[in-house]
Amino acid sequence: MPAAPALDLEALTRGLNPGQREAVFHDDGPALVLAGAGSGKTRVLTTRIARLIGDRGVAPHEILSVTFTNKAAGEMRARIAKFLGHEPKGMWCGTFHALGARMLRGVAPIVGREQNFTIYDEDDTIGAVKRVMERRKLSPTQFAPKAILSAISSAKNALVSPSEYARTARDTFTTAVAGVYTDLEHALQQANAVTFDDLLVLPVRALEQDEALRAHYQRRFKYVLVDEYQDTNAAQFRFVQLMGGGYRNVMVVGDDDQSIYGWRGADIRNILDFERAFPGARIVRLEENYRSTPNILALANAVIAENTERRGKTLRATRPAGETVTLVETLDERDEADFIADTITARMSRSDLSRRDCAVLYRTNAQSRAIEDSFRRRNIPYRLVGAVRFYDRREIRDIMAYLKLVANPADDEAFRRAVNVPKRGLGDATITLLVERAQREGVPLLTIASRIDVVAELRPAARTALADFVSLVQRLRTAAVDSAVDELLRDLAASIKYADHLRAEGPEGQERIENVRELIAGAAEVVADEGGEVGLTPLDHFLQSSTLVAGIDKLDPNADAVTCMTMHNAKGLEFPLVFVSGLEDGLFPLARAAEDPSQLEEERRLFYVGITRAETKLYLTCAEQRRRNGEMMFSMPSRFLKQVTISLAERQKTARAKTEGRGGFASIGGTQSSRDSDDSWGRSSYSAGGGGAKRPASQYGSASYGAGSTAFGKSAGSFSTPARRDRPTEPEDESQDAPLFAVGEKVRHAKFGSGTIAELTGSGRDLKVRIDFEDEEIGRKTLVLAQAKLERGWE
DNA sequence: GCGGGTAGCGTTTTT
DNA sequence: CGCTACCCGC
Repeated sequence: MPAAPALDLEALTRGLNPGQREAVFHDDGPALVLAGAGSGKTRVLTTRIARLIGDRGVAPHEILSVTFTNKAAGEMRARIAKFLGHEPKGMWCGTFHALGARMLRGVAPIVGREQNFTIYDEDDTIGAVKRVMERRKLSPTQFAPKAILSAISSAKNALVSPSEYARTARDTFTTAVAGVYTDLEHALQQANAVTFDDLLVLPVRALEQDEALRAHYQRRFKYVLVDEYQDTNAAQFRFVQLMGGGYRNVMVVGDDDQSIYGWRGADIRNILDFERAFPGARIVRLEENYRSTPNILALANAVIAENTERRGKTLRATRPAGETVTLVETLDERDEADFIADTITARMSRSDLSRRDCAVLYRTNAQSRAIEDSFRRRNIPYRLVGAVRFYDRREIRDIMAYLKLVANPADDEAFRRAVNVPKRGLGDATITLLVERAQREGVPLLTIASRIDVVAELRPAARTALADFVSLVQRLRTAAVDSAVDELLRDLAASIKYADHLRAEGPEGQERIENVRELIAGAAEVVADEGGEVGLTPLDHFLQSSTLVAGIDKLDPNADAVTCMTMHNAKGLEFPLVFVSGLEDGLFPLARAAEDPSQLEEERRLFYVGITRAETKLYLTCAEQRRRNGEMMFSMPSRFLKQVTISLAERQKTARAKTEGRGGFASIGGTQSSRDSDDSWGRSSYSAGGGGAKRPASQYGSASYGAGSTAFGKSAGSFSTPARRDRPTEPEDESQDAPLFAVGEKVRHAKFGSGTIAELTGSGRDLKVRIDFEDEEIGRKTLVLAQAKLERGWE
């Protein structure tokens, strides 16, 4: 046994509760730590690793630790380094995707790639799917490339191969998917590229196929630890099983109540059935919560108790009682946002609360707009997590396409993107020719673009432009060998006069220039960072990390700003003051999830995640009406609020909700409301002219609006109820003789033929009709009535 | 080949 | 409402 390095184990583990201690001091064999929200699991994981290295003499390179975000990985590494007094050099610590990429760099040939493979993000992959579909003569209108990709992605996450998929394909869609899936794999291999999903799938395949490789890793990793285990999918599970299959010292930490990635293939059974996969596993429960006040926890427990698919546990508070939770009814999204902004301002002025202590959480990214507007009006600094990724901006993608092509000349997606930036006069005709020749010869576009015989067929202008492009890329390739990434970027930007190009776009071009500057500055930092152990070039390393960063990874905890993000992004974080907003049926839970019990449970777990982010004070907010896709919608309070009884949360209404509101929210908490059905909804009429075509009341859930007794549970998703104000109607009186239509009516469209009106939405000039056309090629379409020129009565 | 104009569409959630 | 993906005219 190696000499134990200096580690003050006593100090390190002081104050741990019995459960935490059991997990930290667990030695060999599998273990499942069921760690409730705020139960100190991060401390358990880092302390355990520090103990393994510093006390048990385990070498850092014998440890594999999987985290949910890159940020968490960085923090874990830093904390361990602090405990030990030195870096845990050689320890593998990162997300499944980052670790998969790391491993793949070393074993790429086994799965038909070279070490410098490119990682395609979603947009790149959709591009590749479209290309494959073109070649297969599959119309993108018949099958949405996105839907095809999503089916392929699910298959990959479930470790279903193209041939297995093809075997089970039955209908036209799955048959199409099967074909695209097969071809896509070839296209990816040809481009020396992998998708996000491949970062999990290909390492698994390599480990399964190559016994020596498997033995190598199984011998190497004596200890495997996985955080946020409840969100692992089949491929990730298999990865853990393969990597930890030697010593079986696998410790997974998770909370089934916080499993919120089912839509991404995460399988809650991984945590529910852990003992079956790892017989003899020790189970440790951490139920003591150190984060939130008892008030907040009582609410969290009440909410999650509604779920049936769970192992079951109850968080126990350790903090003294605090403020009550507040449930606030607001008028609309703007009123809600104003309330949040004002509350933050007020609470900051009377306590030492700072902006970074506050978080606004929501279900969908679109909800951030109103919040941002309100914060901006009040000059409250805020930062958004997620939403539009920096690397998804057009100008960044353009530049990155060049870099990708420089790093991997076989990357045809990158070629297509870069070749005409800035505009060089190389359009469809040129590209089509190149693609055709490249396909015939089975070589990359960049290669074909420099072939004299091919180029000779082009117009002289195109010939010169293409030659310029090719020589630029070649020059950059040479430069990349020994220059830093930021230098390379500067060189590139100067060569294509990118700043001039952007400036020519007008005022927003300036912002884009700033973004490119930021990219270059960021690249300079990555250079300083060591490139990993597999001998990646700085460029490869930069490209990889830029593809794998998540919004949350860049969250600067020291910035003095309020944080706004989705509840998915909030996982693992905590804030003294938290707002969970948009608690309306149809939005949270989302309408489409409400139908399916298991999806509804996942939504509820998400609510639970939101609630348990709060340390000291929690506000829940909902709005009576909300603008969605530019259309005002009325809604019912979230069914999740049924469990939020008066004893669990005090009620509040904003001034505007009181004066302008309809009072339909009186029923929160399941209290009966004596209000009679307010028939202004049931009766509201829809027509282009504001005149009175009746629509069947049953077509909408709206009939139940305001009827307090049907406020919860059974009432259909009233979120989809288009709003119709009954008081002072907007002066949208278009032509009085605009045709009036009703749902169910048969109509005829000049181009699409005849069909049946399935739905009417909007009002006035925004009135839209959704029509099921008889021609199946056309199917269901939404048209703006004012423009559609429909004729009625075609039986 | 390019750029303006617009019809159509979309909102879950993300590595 | 805001974005994109096409269509069309130049």
